[in-house]
Amino acid sequence: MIQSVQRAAQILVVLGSGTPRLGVTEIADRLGLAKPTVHGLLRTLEAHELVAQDPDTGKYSLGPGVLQLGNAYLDGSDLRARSLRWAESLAQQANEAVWVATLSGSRVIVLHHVFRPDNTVQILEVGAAIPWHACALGHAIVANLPASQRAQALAADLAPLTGRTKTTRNALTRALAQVRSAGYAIENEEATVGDAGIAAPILSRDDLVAGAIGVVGSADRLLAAGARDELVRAVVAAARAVSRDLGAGRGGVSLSVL
Amino acid sequence: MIQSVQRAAQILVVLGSGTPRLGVTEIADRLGLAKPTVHGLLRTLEAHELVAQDPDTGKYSLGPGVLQLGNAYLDGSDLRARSLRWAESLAQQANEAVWVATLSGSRVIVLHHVFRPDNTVQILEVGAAIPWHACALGHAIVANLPASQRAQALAADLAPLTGRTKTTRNALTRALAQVRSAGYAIENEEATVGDAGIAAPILSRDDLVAGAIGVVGSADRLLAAGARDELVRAVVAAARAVSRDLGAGRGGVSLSVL
DNA sequence: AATGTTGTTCGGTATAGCTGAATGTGTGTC
DNA sequence: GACACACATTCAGCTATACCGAACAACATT
Repeated sequence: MIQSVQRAAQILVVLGSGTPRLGVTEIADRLGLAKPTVHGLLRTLEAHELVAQDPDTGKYSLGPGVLQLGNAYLDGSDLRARSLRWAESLAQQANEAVWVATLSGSRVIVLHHVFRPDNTVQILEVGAAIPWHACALGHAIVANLPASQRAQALAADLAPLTGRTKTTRNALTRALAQVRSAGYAIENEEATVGDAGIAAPILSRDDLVAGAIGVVGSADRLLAAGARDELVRAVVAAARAVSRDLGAGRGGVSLSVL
Repeated sequence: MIQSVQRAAQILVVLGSGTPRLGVTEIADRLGLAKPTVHGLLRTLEAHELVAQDPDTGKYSLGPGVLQLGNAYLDGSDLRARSLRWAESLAQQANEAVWVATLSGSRVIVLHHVFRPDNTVQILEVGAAIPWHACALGHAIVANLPASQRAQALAADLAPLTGRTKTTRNALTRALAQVRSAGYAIENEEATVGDAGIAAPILSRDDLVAGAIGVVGSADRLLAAGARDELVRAVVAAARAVSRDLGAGRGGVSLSVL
């Protein structure tokens, strides 16, 4: 583990979490480093446009370079590329917003977002990070992880986002077993009050989970007696289609899910 | 300049340019470094999810962390936050796609993108990087840069994207002078065949140029005799509005542009 | 005007990371 | 099926590198 790179990455994370503009001293304090050390790292990151310094205040923030890299990541993502087509048709079919996501550490990050096909103004959530334990996408992914990685995910902090967020390891383990046997996950106001989600896992070659696809929207609509089962069917079908595109299903233990 | 961080940043750039998946050897060759050096850097970046290794092939690609950072950058961007509202109304008024961009090195990167308000399927271009010399947004920004930075921009490589891209320093210098005096920039099929752009600079406090806003779309529509002048007026008005929101116009040399 | 901040520069020192050679693993070829 | 190649990875020694404490300069506040 290369120390200076490690520290540079920590700086980027700190600048990306919450407060958008920080001074050298504050960053140094948060990371427990000497001021000149942080300064040198910042200057190097600045040269690559990964951070930018406000000429007036002297404070630092993330730079445009990280956005470019984020875009390049999306361009190179197989999962995203293969899901574009199916996400679009799922959104039409379900008449709901569709998200495609993958796991990063203990958070689920949104790779693709199709707006609900009404004409309301919606915020694009691509790049957003959501604690895995609070959303259907996260449950769908973690439930299908190899046991060791699943344990690791359960070891993360399980802070509640709403009053209904599952936060105990027991409740989550039970929910995951349920997700694994059913082949899909349902979340009801565990991430955002009023919103629910239905998601199913996407498998890649070797039948490892690569991510998940699902619908997100008003709990009233998604979980209504008539709509729920049909949405589940559509989501599972979309997940299977993307998995097939990625080359999954050629032998392996999880075939029954497909 | 901290060497290892510098090299780590170069690795990220290489992984973000073109080929999405590269092996250790190939990266080492491109950067002129020893294989184990690159390996160590990659392992460190991997620990922070900035790169990811394909478990099958062993090759490396950018990781989900960079997407999270890109999203955090957008969340913290004043320019973007202030332009959301005005971009939306400009798109309605012009009935064209609207882009807001800022300069990063010799490229313009798209911070916000409002789709053209017809119901066609469009690709979101947020995070896309375009050589500044090939688009109206770039001309609008560079024309209003301090002379030293403008010279630096003109020193970059000016590769043509279409047959109409301006590539000589003379032609560009002339175009920029024109943009500076007119207060807006027009580009006709210089970036993409069939597409044109109209853009105006956004100024921040101290009347430094912070970015640009403009419309992009079919050259036939944008440059039609009847439409052109009205679009220019709308774009310039939107740029002024955002500039005002950012606090520009309190004294300074560029007031006439406003 | 004085004092507390801030971001920045400098130079010595110890450590951290670079390099070359060697290992292990999988792939393509004869 | 055995070979050779290419690849990612590991190791150990040396050197260069990046860290830190202290001092500086600019600024805002009192």
